[in-house]
Amino acid sequence: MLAQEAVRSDVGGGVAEAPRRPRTRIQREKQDRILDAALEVFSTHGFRGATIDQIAEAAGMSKPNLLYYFPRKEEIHKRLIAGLLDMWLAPLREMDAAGDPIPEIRSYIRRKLEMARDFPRESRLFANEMLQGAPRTVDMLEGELKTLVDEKAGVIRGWMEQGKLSRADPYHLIFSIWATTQHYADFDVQVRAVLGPNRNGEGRFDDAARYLEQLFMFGLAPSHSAGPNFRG
Amino acid sequence: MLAQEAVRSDVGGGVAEAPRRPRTRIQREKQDRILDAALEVFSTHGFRGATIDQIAEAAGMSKPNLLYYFPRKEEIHKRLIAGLLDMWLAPLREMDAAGDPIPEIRSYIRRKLEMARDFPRESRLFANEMLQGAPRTVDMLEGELKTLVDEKAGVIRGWMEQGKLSRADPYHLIFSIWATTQHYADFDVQVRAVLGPNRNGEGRFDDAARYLEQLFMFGLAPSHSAGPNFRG
DNA sequence: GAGAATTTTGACCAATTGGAAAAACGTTAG
DNA sequence: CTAACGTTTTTCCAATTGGTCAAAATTCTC
Repeated sequence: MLAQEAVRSDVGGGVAEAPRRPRTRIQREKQDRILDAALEVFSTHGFRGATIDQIAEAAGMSKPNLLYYFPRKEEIHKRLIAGLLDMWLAPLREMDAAGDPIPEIRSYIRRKLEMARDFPRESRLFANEMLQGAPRTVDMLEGELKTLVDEKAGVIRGWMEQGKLSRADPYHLIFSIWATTQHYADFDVQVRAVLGPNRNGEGRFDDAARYLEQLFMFGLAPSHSAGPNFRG
Repeated sequence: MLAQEAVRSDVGGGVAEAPRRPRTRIQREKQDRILDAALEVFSTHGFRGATIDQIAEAAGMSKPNLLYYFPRKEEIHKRLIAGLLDMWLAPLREMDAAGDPIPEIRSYIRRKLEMARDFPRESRLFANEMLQGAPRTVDMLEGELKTLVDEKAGVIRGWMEQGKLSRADPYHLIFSIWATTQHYADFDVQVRAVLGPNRNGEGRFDDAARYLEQLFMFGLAPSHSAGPNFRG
């Protein structure tokens, strides 16, 4: 039992200490399998709707065995969210104030859309957490996330003041990029249903990319005098 | 028990028959209270994560009493979804092929954004259902919804062919309107967290409205020659 | 106000859930 | 080999869950 105690605090990550990487090869393997299975289950059922049994089955192990690696359900979820946010914000982090605004934004959109295509479960996990009021995530939102967005919104505003970009609220610009790209992961069923079986290959992401490029480039490019149809 | 039987099939809506409006005043009242409470709970926890006890408590009645009006949990959810889709699609239904494209789309966006502001729970309920793969909704998506969207996409394409609108994929145009507007309901926590306590009044919806108007009007207005920054 | 119909309650149930304990099993260093 | 350690399984538990049922309380109709 001492062994268990020792392992648990190492494996699961103590309450106070940062979650350490697992030591042995087998620990890393199992933990990864659990996290992958949990991502699957949490992302489709949300935290409350997901059961440990489901996760254990998806990971191909027994419930107590799973609980040996993550002593509580919440621990798994926390680890997923923590790992997620990092990768999720990477594209925004890479937006470079020194770069050209239009290509920077264009490539930000493209990368976000690629993430929606390649990591839909991560997107859904995050969406689920937001829908539920982010009970286990508010801190990160108001800390890490807000800090980063504030910074990048400043960058965008700078571009606008230099006349390199049409003037618009930078925060809502970022929101609209999040919304339009993540939509293809979060509302995948709906998108598929509407597009029907014909247009349904992975080609829908290419169509989306083309459309979003047009929307945002014309919506944001400078040098268009206020058109005949826009009364701001 | 005969009485109960009779009431149940009337109140809950039989399997085969369309759900009838409740007869007595008291039935209507209670059912509405239940549906309202259920909307609250389902929209934040999803179907699996919501419990009848929670709903009953939110509705201010005992669980068996609630089950007297809706014999199963799924029945409540079904009713909510069914009622929802109608109101949810109303703005799109009103988009008039005979009208002027730009104002039509502009007012579609405005109305959708108002719905996100005034009915966030409905938006979240729907989002939750989509995230979970729409197990109880696919039929409607592939039926009612697809039909309507196909029709309106046709209308939009018509406008584009008449040169009244910039050429773009009408389906993805509709998706992007859904995504950007519903985002303010579904990701409300995130939006609030990022905007911070200062900019946090209901004014954020006005900002969003202004921003989205600009984005979509410039992104879609005709008559702009392909700008210097867009290589399609 | 009596009688019927409707509504509400309290007690109960079987299944599921998150989790604990400890014994059994493997693995590996000495 | 064997003792120590790490891993897995079996068994178990209390709480929660969706739902039933009959009796009690209330409301409605005449």
